[in-house]
Amino acid sequence: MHPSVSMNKQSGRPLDKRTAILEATLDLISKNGFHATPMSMVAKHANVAAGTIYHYFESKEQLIDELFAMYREKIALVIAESDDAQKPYKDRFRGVFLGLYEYYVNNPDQFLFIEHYANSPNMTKDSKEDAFNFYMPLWEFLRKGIHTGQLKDISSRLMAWMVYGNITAVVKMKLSGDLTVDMMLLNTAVTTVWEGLKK
Amino acid sequence: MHPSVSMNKQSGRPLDKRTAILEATLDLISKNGFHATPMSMVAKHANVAAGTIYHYFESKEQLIDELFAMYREKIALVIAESDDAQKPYKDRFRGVFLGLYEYYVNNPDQFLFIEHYANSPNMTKDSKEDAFNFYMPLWEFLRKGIHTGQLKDISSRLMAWMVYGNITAVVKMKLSGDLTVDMMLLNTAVTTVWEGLKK
Amino acid sequence: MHPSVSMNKQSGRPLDKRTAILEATLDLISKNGFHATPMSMVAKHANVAAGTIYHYFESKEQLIDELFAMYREKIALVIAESDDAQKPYKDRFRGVFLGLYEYYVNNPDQFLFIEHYANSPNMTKDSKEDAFNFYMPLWEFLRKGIHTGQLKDISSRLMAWMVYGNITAVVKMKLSGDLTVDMMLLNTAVTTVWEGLKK
Amino acid sequence: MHPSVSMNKQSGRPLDKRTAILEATLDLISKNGFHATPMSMVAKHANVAAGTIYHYFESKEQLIDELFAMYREKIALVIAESDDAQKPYKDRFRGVFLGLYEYYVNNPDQFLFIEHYANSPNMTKDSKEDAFNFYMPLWEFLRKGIHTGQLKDISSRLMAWMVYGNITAVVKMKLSGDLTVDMMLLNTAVTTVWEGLKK
DNA sequence: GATGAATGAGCATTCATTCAT
DNA sequence: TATGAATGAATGCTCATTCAT
Repeated sequence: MHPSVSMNKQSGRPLDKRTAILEATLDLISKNGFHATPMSMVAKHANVAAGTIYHYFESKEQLIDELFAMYREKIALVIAESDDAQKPYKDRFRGVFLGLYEYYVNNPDQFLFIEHYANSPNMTKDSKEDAFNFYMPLWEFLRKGIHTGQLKDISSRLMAWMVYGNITAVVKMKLSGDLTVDMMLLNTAVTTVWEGLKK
Repeated sequence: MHPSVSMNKQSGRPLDKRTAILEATLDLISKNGFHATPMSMVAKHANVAAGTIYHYFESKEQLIDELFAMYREKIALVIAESDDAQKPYKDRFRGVFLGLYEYYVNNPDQFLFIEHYANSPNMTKDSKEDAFNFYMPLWEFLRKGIHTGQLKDISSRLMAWMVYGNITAVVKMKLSGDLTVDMMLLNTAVTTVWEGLKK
Repeated sequence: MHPSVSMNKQSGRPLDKRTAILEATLDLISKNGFHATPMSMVAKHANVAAGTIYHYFESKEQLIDELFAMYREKIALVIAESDDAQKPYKDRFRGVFLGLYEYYVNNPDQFLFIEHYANSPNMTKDSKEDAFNFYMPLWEFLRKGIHTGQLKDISSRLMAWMVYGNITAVVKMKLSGDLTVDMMLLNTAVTTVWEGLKK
Repeated sequence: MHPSVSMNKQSGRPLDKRTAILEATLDLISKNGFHATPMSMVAKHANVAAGTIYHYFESKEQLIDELFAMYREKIALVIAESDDAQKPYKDRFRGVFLGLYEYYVNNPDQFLFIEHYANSPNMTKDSKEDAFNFYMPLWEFLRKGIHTGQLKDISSRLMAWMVYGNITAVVKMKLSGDLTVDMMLLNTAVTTVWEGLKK
């Protein structure tokens, strides 16, 4: 439907305009939020004309939705890659928790964007389904733990919300500039959550 | 800071214009978010002229900040009232967790407003101090638990973020219309968190 | 709903902003057409800020519709005033024909605006009813002539379209700058139409 | 002026890109009007790229002007073909009137396009000459009638405007969906006009 | 010839804020 | 105090036109 994103291989800079627009949008929205990010600013940051954005995206809303969809998939990937099925479940849990944590801390733009998105009234009203899909991979992972008797037999839905709530808590703490968030504190966090959930 | 809100005692309706404006603002922002809530709409809902708002508040931003400050104090009160110092700490913990949960579920406007506020770029940039103060009462409560040896000796700051993250997880689940959130599930949630944090 | 149009009596210029906007709109649209008349230009001609227009009118479309409605009523008045019920029908017919002709020639803005409006796709699709009402007074006048046996017993609807078509034909000829349109030619035109329609 | 439209004889479909563009333009403008017909839409309907249009036409305006020129010639042809010089003038008049009527009713696209064009400010300003030429064939036909003493000795120009005004009146009535426009009503219309004009 | 991505001026409309009354 | 008309900068989006391929 649109040109593959990786055609221009000779530069490290945005591969094409579509990608440049997406990157500019992420950058600006994570810093300023939706409404403080006019399309003209996106255009300027992406080094394209304002109208160009509308070749690739129907509207501001659709641009943002697409960005969210990208990160939803990315997060699923992060979870999948953080989960080493060979290990005992406890270690897998630790891997997923820390994997998500690290991804967010290394990609604070994405984290902030997702938080903005999840709290925008648009989303809360119309695209609940998207939010649903967002938690899906984590949910599935936890369900496995419940079914195999490693985790308490409680609502997997609740568990997913809680685990995600705990991860974002640590991420927010870190991103807020708190220097005490080191490996030791992280281990404490994982252990704490695990002890609450384990059977 | 501003004239004390003189209560109109002969009617149960909005006490005065200032209060009416604050109430209308909460109502609209919790439903629509900041940017979908123009001042003209606030004026209409509060039954005052647009200009009147500017007698009581310097700007839209200041109005919103003041609303947040109100709820920060309110939340501190809720925590204080939910915490019965006579009981064993475990029960106090349960009381605070459920107290906050119930307050939010019964006042979804306030919950949604606070979530909007916490995720608005304004806040994340300028009024970190406010956010800090917001968690303060919960933080203090948890510190007591650590100092008296009831809770794990881990960063009280981390603990505050995590507990709050867990509470909002359950609230969000409930407000999203999930019918499985009943007393049993709540007990599970509290127990789960407690088991993670207890020494 | 809005201030009466004639409050400012001390100047011959636009009585208030609402009127100024309507007048500017008529002026510009009659010259340039709908789409070549941006709201910013209306604002400038009316000496108001762009936003002010939206205090008085919901949208460009509604502003134009209101203008049309005004002229529809005006035309009905012109017909009524041109029709002297004391005279024989033939003279009345002549009076209405020439009355409309003269009004249009003296108010070419209104004539051109109405022609633009009648040929805009909006109107042709949505507000057929408005068009219907527009011809109404002429239609009624002709029906009287048919019922009293002064005019041929043919479709009054057809007759209205035809008479109006003839009047606009002469108006267009005059407005196109044709200097041969004088009283003699007008008399010829009226007589010609009358001879076609009379019983 | 432009390369002769080379007919693609092996298919009944659009003869070449140039023709396809003209047809798409007619189709869209008659439905939506000039300004609601972007070039991109014309391109899509004509199954050509947007840029291609500019190989064949200098600008949107020129494309539209050319379309009008085509129909001007077409109308002249219709008049010529409807006029059987062997018959008495009265029958010829009837033939021309009904010929034009039928052509428009069978080609409403062209009728609506011409009406749009005639009321566009462009035309009213710049290409009066075109409008003039448009009425020419009808004018000439009526002049013959005047010179041979069949029609009143009045301004042939006025007569042309009036006859055309009457024809379009009936066409508009028909196209507006009025079911009473049948052969009888048409005969009435022709007779009515004829009786007004005949010597 | 043909393409369609890219441009950027232009448009209708919104909205926080001001100020004369 | 209170009003609400007025402001005008800012926004999302459109579209005729160009031009490298």
